[in-house]
Amino acid sequence: MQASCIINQFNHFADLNPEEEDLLRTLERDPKGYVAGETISECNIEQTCFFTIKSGWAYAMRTLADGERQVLDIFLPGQVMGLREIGFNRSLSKMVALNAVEACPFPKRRLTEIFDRSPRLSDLFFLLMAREQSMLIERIINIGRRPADQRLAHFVLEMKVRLNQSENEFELPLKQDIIGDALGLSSVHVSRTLGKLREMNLVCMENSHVRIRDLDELVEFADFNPAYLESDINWARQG
Amino acid sequence: MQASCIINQFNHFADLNPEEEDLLRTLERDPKGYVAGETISECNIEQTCFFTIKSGWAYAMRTLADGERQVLDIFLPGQVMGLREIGFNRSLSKMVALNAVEACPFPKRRLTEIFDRSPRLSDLFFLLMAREQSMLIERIINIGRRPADQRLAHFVLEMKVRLNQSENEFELPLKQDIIGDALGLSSVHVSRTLGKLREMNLVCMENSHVRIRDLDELVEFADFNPAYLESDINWARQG
DNA sequence: CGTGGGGTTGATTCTTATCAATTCGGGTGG
DNA sequence: CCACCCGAATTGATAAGAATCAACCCCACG
Repeated sequence: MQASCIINQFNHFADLNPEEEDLLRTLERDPKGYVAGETISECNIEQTCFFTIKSGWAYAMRTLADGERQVLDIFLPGQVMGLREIGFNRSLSKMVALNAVEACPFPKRRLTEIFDRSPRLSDLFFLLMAREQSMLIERIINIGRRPADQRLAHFVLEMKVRLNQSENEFELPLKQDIIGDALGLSSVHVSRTLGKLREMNLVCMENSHVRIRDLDELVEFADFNPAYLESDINWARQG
Repeated sequence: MQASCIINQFNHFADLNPEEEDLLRTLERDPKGYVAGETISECNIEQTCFFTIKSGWAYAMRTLADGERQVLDIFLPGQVMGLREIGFNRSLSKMVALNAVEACPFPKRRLTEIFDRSPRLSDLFFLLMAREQSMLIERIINIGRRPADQRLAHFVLEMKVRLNQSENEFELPLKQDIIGDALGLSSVHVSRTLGKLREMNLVCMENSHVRIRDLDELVEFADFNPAYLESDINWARQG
């Protein structure tokens, strides 16, 4: 983990110049360690920081009045957590480490400083916001209109793309209850449905390991179109 | 509709100076009229414009492979439609007029021009993006974890706040099938559930007219907390 | 008067949740 | 090395919620 994680991540969307890289690096000082399950940031507090993830996975969640839980985001290394809370007094979600996490808090103000100094990074952050929105849109479609099996298939494929995985096998360190809470299903039903997908010879998920048996079939089955993950800064300044 | 709609809308989140107002006004030239049900922008095309809504309501939607529909957003006057598609080659959703709409297309590039000229408006657009994300998050929670009756109650309350309605009665020009497609329900079930809410003496919705019978009860029942709609630019530059 | 779109209602089926019991596997401590 | 324990996953039985299908009403509009 020598290289800056955030720069790696941002380089997917734009070619950064050294100055931009320096600005981004300022967001990644000050790493803090969290153990699996540890709360990184509480819900409904006056949070003045965002967090960059240097290593490990995390998620954002909300607990409802009746105790139900909804997982809102799953964050991977290089992502910035909390951006969407920029205009709010109190935090709207809780951030939790999924495994051992190194995260770097930085004050919200540092982001607007970057806006002032580099219009191109402004674009880029705007772009990231847009991409996150598109992922949320896709989740709404998934939860709102697809049955459990397609939902899970779609989720697996999204993860594959987000992890930049060309292989059909990869690690996915998510318990079934987290997956369920992300997709609006009970953990029991996740288990059953994964069993079904296994029998259909589409995906095999066991102890945090995913093996996609037939990618084309799975994509077809899930009605998955990766376009919503393929943003690019070049589209931002034309038209 | 003398006053600029977009400026009215933006003034909820920040106090604009005359120069900023001028910049925003450039987004609202060039109005085009659409009749109810007319498509404003297709899905999966190379769209180089965003749209500002001057009057009327519109929605964004996606159609799935099996013909199912999901309504993604409902846009009110003064909102900018399409922001989230900034980084994408092809449009990810379809925009449709709900009633008679005046919308002003403007090239994507004009937005980045604004970013270059006014860091404060950059902040503001970033803030709007964040607010939209928060609304999506809330919809995910709603769809993923709440039963139909709470879901509808929550939706009505969100609309009340977005419309800036202090009264407990207002117009809501949405057919039940649109509401259903927005909330992941069938139109039949929407009808039935609205009936139930009527019997419970919480809300009465008839031909596009909403009457909230008991606001406190309804808020309690829906587990509704309006915090996610209350963004403010002042929180953006501190911390 | 018809006609059609939107809304309501009932009957039935399907999907998913819930509750409960069982298994599996990895760690811990004796 | 084994017994135990715990969290996670699986499996079965049942119940609840929502979809679907079909009929019907209402009413605005030609």
